[in-house]
Amino acid sequence: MVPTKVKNADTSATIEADGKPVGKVGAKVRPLTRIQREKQNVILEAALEVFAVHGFRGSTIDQIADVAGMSKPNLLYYFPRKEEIHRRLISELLVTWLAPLREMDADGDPFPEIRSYIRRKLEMARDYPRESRLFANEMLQGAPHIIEMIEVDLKNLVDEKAGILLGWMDEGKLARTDPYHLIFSIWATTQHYADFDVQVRAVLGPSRGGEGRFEDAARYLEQLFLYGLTPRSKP
Amino acid sequence: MVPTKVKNADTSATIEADGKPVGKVGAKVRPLTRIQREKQNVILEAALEVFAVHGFRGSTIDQIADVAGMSKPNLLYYFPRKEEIHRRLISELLVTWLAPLREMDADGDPFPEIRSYIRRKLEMARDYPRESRLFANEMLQGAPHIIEMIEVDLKNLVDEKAGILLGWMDEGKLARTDPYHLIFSIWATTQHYADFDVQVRAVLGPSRGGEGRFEDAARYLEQLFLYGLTPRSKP
DNA sequence: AAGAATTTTGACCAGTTGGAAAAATGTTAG
DNA sequence: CTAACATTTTTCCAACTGGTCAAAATTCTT
Repeated sequence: MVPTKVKNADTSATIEADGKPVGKVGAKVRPLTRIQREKQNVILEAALEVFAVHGFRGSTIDQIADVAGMSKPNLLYYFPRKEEIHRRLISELLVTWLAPLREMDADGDPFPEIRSYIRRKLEMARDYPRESRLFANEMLQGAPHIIEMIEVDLKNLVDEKAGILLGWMDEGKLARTDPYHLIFSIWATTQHYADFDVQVRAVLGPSRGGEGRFEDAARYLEQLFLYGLTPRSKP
Repeated sequence: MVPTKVKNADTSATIEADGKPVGKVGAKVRPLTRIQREKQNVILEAALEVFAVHGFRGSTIDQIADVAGMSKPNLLYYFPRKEEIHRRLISELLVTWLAPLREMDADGDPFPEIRSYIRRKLEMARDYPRESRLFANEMLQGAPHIIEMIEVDLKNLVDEKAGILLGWMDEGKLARTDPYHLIFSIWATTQHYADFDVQVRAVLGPSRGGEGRFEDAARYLEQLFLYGLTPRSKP
């Protein structure tokens, strides 16, 4: 049997995260087969698991293949290079990662908006900790793979939302303060529960370190962002 | 010349971070030579640089030796294994890392105490970002090398300080809230400026991303922790 | 059911990695 | 100055790494 040099495996590298094929003009682009779709997902899932913990350089294809339950050459049939897997994960990540911030609505009132933004971010830390860690790993390394997206897309989004916050401050609905650092503090406090999960659990101990910690965190953060730590007289 | 199986290189593994030799009983323990002290520091410095960015598995001895300006075998003469370097860095780290929290004084007033704790942590993020990233890397991996220290030393320290915070709350000097999550939020917001530095700079842009960002952060965080975001009428 | 295409496997390879051994060179206390 | 020790360099190695390739096995399509 003459191996047909696996045409579709090649195309896998030309399929963007949104699924739109963008091969060279004239290149015959077959749609992905069922197996290709399934296996690619299995691989991406496994890679997320591994990359999130060990970072790009600290992770091996063997490790990923192992978690994915297939052989290394088999994995390489779907993603011809390690970098390809990582790129796919990272570019998908940024989109979902910023979705909560996108939802912050200028027409809403500041406190409900900020409150639900914090909730959503906290839910993401709870439900997608691996994505959070993958992102953190990338940041620790100086964001080599996404620096331009950070500098353009992320910056634009934050500029826009900072504008909204400033508007609220002008209307007297929100304390006048630095909107950028405000956003940073929301990111930091929420992602902390994913990225530093071990520490959080260890410090809270078995009694308070269970799933309830996210509800406790939500309550605490709500108070912090609303009133800070100054004691208030009972209403 | 018969190589004397490099006794001192062996002892380097038996010197704890505090410099107290703790070799087996009866083992002749020579004091470190000038060169040993110097080179060990050069190596640790280089290793910090590399480990902070790529994590343990993602870093190679060659890389570290390169940054340290020596050959790999030469480096291995001082630290016979890669793990040894990492262990030294990590155990020194935890001590300095927790120093600011240790200083929080029950006899002081809550706001000055919390305020200067935040300042100190922010200064550490500014002046020792590599240490912060090394720590973050370790956390992301599930703290494999320091889990017991986290579970014992760190937990005890935090328990103690949480007790102090609770005391202040009982006295009505501090808003009643969760003292553990309060401490987490200080860690998160301050370390963010070291660990996510690229992101912070990129989002702030060239105009506001300079050194002034730490002063801005300090001002913002002070307000956040004091009053939150609720607008106050002018005094 | 057969032929074509896709998927999986096993053997392999060149470069890198952590580390060992020994020889060559420096340093220093007496 | 020199013997004893400390340091550095050179050479080497086995395991691991990312990746290739052809053959075998499986799945589709008609």
